[in-house]
Amino acid sequence: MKTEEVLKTDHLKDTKKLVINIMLCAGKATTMMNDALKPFDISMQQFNVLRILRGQKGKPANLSTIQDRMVNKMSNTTRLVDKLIKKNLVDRCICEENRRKVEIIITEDGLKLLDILDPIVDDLENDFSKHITTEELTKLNEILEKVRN
Amino acid sequence: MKTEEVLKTDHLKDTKKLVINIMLCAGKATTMMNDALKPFDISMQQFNVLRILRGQKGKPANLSTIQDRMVNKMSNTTRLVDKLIKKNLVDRCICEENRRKVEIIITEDGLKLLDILDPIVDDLENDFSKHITTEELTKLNEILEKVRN
DNA sequence: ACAAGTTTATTTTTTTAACATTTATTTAGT
DNA sequence: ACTAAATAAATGTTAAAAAAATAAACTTGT
Repeated sequence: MKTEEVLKTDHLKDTKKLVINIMLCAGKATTMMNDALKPFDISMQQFNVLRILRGQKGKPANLSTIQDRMVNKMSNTTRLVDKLIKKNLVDRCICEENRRKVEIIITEDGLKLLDILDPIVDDLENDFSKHITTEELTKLNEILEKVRN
Repeated sequence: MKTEEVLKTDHLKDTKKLVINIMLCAGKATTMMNDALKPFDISMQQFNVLRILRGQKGKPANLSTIQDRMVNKMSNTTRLVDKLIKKNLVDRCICEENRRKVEIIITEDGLKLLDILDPIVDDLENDFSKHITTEELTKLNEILEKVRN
């Protein structure tokens, strides 16, 4: 469906259309993700944190590192991590060198959950791109990176 | 900055990269929008509703129409509209033909506010595309429309 | 006419986000 | 060594969003 049809308007300037298109696509991806993750009782952001922690390969991460790397930076990573701790997916302890810091590490349960989720999310991501060719996909990423700058 | 750098990872599959790129771009646009609208004490979604109502050109819209056309469908349009009413930007009355329906219409104040916001939002939208060429912009919209399908 | 089902909107509840404040620890300056 | 500033995270409060439940008005088949 054309962007104009979605918004039931006659003509849209390209720059305006881009913002709307991005929003609509992001909305679609978010919905797909949340739907896929819901049966596992985990939010997109919680999933994001788990993946960041796995990326640490055993090394613990502190809160500000997690915040830095999150796709959607949010203002209360403490509580997000709290929820993951409650589900026993991550562990937290204070860092001995700098006791202001807190060390967060993914648990075995967390890793196991990610193993289950990985193929599901992969499928979903492939699905998201299913209407475009590989050339278009490459081009899209290239241009989007410029937009982000 | 490359997507890999943002996420501090070594390699990302293109389909995964696309989802992340879209999210990051949408996050950027959202931040820009909210920042621009904040001085006017209005949220992006409220602004979206106002524009939908202006697009009605005098005809009233009911809640489900608004919901259909919103860029980010959300589950409590009633309350969103309530807030706009409180600010005297829209009016609401029950529809005489079908009393389940509610008719929502933008007020003079609402239209005036949009007149002020239009150039601000236009500038912001141009800004959003400033790192890409017009050809890239066209291409981007074209491919994104396919992604949305 | 009226019960059964549908649509439309509201209300309520739960979850999540935003913002400001507070506590604890470390660093740097004197 | 002592104080001020800076940093890291936690907490508290308020507001917003999402989800689920409820209510009211209409439609249809009998």
